[in-house]
Parts: sequence; C-alpha cells; structure tokens
Amino acid sequence: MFAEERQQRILTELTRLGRVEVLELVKTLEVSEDTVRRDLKALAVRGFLQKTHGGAVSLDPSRMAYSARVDLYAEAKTSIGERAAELVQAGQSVILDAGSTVLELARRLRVRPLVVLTNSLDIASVFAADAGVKLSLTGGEWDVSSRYLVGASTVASLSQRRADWAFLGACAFHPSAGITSVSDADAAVKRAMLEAADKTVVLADASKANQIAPFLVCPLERLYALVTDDENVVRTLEPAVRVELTRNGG
Amino acid sequence: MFAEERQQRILTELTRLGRVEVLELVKTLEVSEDTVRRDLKALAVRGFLQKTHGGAVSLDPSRMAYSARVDLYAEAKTSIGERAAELVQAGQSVILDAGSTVLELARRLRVRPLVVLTNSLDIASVFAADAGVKLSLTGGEWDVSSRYLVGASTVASLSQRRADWAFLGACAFHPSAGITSVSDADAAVKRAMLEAADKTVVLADASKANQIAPFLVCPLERLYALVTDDENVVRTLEPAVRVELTRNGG
DNA sequence: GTATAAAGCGCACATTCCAGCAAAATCAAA
DNA sequence: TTTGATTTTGCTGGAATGTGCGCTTTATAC
Repeated sequence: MFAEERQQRILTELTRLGRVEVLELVKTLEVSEDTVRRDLKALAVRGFLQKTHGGAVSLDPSRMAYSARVDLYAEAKTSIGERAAELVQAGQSVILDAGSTVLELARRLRVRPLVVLTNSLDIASVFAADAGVKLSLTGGEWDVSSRYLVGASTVASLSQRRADWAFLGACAFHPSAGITSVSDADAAVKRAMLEAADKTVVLADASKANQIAPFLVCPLERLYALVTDDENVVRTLEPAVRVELTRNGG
Repeated sequence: MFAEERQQRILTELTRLGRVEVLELVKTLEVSEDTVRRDLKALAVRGFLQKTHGGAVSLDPSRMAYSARVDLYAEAKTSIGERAAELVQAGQSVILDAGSTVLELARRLRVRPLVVLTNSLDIASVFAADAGVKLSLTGGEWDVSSRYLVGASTVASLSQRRADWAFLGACAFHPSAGITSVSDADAAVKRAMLEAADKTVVLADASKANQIAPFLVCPLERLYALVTDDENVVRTLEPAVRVELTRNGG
C-alpha cells in the first residue's frame, strides 16, 4: 500500500469519526507506529488535520472550533489587512464582508470616528465595546459553517445604506472571470455591498489567485482596488484593476 | 480522549453557559481536577477564557461585562430563564429579545431543532456553533451601552417574520400601565417582536415590579404569560395576565 | 480570626514522540 | 539483470509530554 493510499484512508476515517488514534491506525493499516506518525505529520503540515498526543483530530469547522483551525495564510492575511486599513480615513463609513482576512482588517482599523456595517458576528464583536465606532449589523440567516449572515434580509438591509468603502474578502479572482464566489447567497450579499459603497476593495491572499467559482460577484473593472500579497497578480491583472501589494511584496 | 478534545468540550460548554466549574468538568470529562486545571490554564494562556476560583468564565468581550458585573438578581435571572425554557418545544421558533435574563433563557434552551431570531449579539453567540439551531439576526444599529440592535432596520426585519414565541426581557411592568420601556427605540423593537409572535412571554425579576417607564410596549392582557420570581406579583397582576412563578412552580 | 476549598508545585509513572540509523523497497539507467 | 542513488519503512534509545498523587500555599467563606 502506497503512502498516499494510507493517508487517504486516514482522512476518510477522520471525516467519519472526527478523530483517529495512532495505535488504532497501526492495526488497521498494518504498519508501524512511526509510519503512522509520519503520515499524520505530513497531513498536519498540509493543513488536513490537527495532531494530538496519540493521534489526531479533525479541524473541520463543524467538528472542531473555528478558533482551533490552523491557517496556512495567516501571515499574508495580517499584512493584507494592514495595508487595506491604510485606505480608510477618520469619519468615513465602511462595509465589512465576513471572512478571516477582513477580520484582520477590522482589527487594524484604528481611525475614529468610524461607521461600520457588517454581516459578520466576529467582526461586530471587534467593535462592540468601542464608543468611537457607530456599528450596524445587517440582518439575515446565520450560516454556521461560514460564520456569516446571508439571505434576502441581509441584501435588503444593505440596499438601504450607503458607505464610502466596501471591503470584500475570500473571493476567487481571475483575470477574465473577475470576482466570483462558491455560494449563490454569498455572491448576492457581496453584490449588495458593492452597490451600497462608493469604492469597493477586494482582499485576497495568493491562494485565491486565478480561481473561478460558479457565482459572479463583479468584473475586475468594477473595483477600486485589489489588495494581495502575491506579486504575480500585478502582471496578470493590471491594468484591469489597481493592485495594492503588501509591504514585503512591493 | 485527547487533551484537544477535552479543551474543545470545555470551550463549547463555556460559550453555551458563559461559565464552567472544575468539579463539574471532572465529572463530565472523567479526569482528575489537576488535568482540568491544566486544561483551563492552557486555554487561558491562549486567551480563550478567564480563570476563576473553582472554574472559569468566558473572556468574550460581550460576556466579560456580564460576568464581572455584580448582579444582585443573578440567581433570579437563572431560575426565570430555566422556567421559561420549559415552555418551548422541539421544532418551534422563538424570538429572543436582548437582556441578561433572556440570555439565561437562551443558555437553557436545550430542545432541538430550534429556530431562533434575536437582536442580541450575546444571545446569537450562544447558538453560533450549534448545528441544531437555525439562527437569524435582525439587522439594526448597535447600541453600545445596552448591547442590542435597534432602529428602523430592526423593526423592518421583524415585520417579515413569524414565530411561535417571543420572549421579552428587562421591561418595567405595572398592574395598570402594563409593560413599558425606558427607550422609544427599544419599545418599538419589543412591539415588533410581539406582533411577529404567536405567544409573547415577558421575563422580569422582582426589581421590575410596579415600575412605569415612559414608553408603552403593550398592556398586560396582550401577553401569554409573565415569568417572575416575585410571589407578590401573582396577587397584583392576576387575572390580567397569567403569572409563572419560579420557586414553587406556580 | 478559623475552617474549608481550591490552586500551585514537585514528583513518579506511563505513554508518546523524535532523531538517527540500517534494512528494505523503488526507480533509473547501463 | 546489475548497479547505484533515492525513498520508504522499521527499530532503538533518549527526550518530551500527559496524567494523577501528595503536599504546601493561597484564596474564599463563615
């Protein structure tokens, strides 16, 4: 049995039960403990599971906590958020999409006063105790796995607002296909945010580059800018859209 | 059971109830006190909770104030929430007003499946990771001091929904003046909740009895029941409204 | 104040992990 | 097939980690 086959079976077991033990896998796969540990280590590095003493647990958001999820692009997200935060000036109003990259932006938005409208509970809680921020939430139905509010109610509350900026996150983007999303409902919310804002900025790390998802949000030309950490993006996307590179990138 | 799994369960319990006790966890997790304390310490270092003598409390900025606040009526609120939770059956839909008493109710709502609509971020976060609950939020503007969403947007999103129950909290109530609120905007939201629900229940500890605030929510006759811990309320309010007492199961 | 409960510390025991090594398997080309 | 380089696997001993126990210190309650 090849290493790839073993690791595949480990992942299957993991999604089925949410946890695996080294000694169990030794019996099931008929290999030594070391081999199992090496497999688990390899899978952990690739972000497929969380190692523990004696085994591993799933980092599926539904099985494990959101906070325990490891993020391979954490560094990129931080620098992207930092760069995007520089765009906003005191007294302006911003619409913040859900997503970990936008959450980083929210944490780095230091200017006050500020008007914030978001569909993310995580982002809302960043500002919840801040008297310098006028915070609003869109209504909507809570998506447990993606942790955002979506639906007709979300779109409706966005349609009655105006803002200086909209910051969208976690999209797929592509030179010709533009900004796309994996979810119909998410795309609708993003479009509503875009409509409500004067200028729209998309935040996306390198993993989102040259990807196409089924549901169109908007063409690249519609954006004010795209903030990323990937140098190659500048070549492929400009001049269709202004690309802001993070510090280390350019 | 791996340490990660234990800590995960501690966090789940913590977001649900806002607090955990070492001795309870010892029984639940079937490990020694030392192990529980080590888990709590590890989680505290990572910033997931605040250790206390005998357990831990949630460090969520929203709950911090709650747990740190000296609340003379904490016990009453717990028992009121517990009593009110008994009214709800699996599969029903509930509208939950903001407020510490209703938050206690939310924590004790164990039946699933459940449909929840609320204007409180604190209550929303109780259900945010629960796949058995279909959670929605009203939109609206965030009130920093009272910690709820209010405004035209809140009322509008309520007007498009129906629910089996509405649970309102933190009102003033009076035999002749009925249910009243100190805030115009809050009263409007409460009225909208009342309109959207089949049956409305008001949760109020003894401190709210015989009080009159400037803005009318509804007369007592409009309610399905009022849940309180104050025995005197039965005499003064019945038969205008059905009163559910916590102590003796009235 | 004292009594009681909880927290912290060091220890021992068991388990798990890891680095290095050598054997075995795999592959590429002569 | 043979040869040699590379990868994978299993083994061994030492290091690290997790857990529970007894003890002392500290905090809370009365």
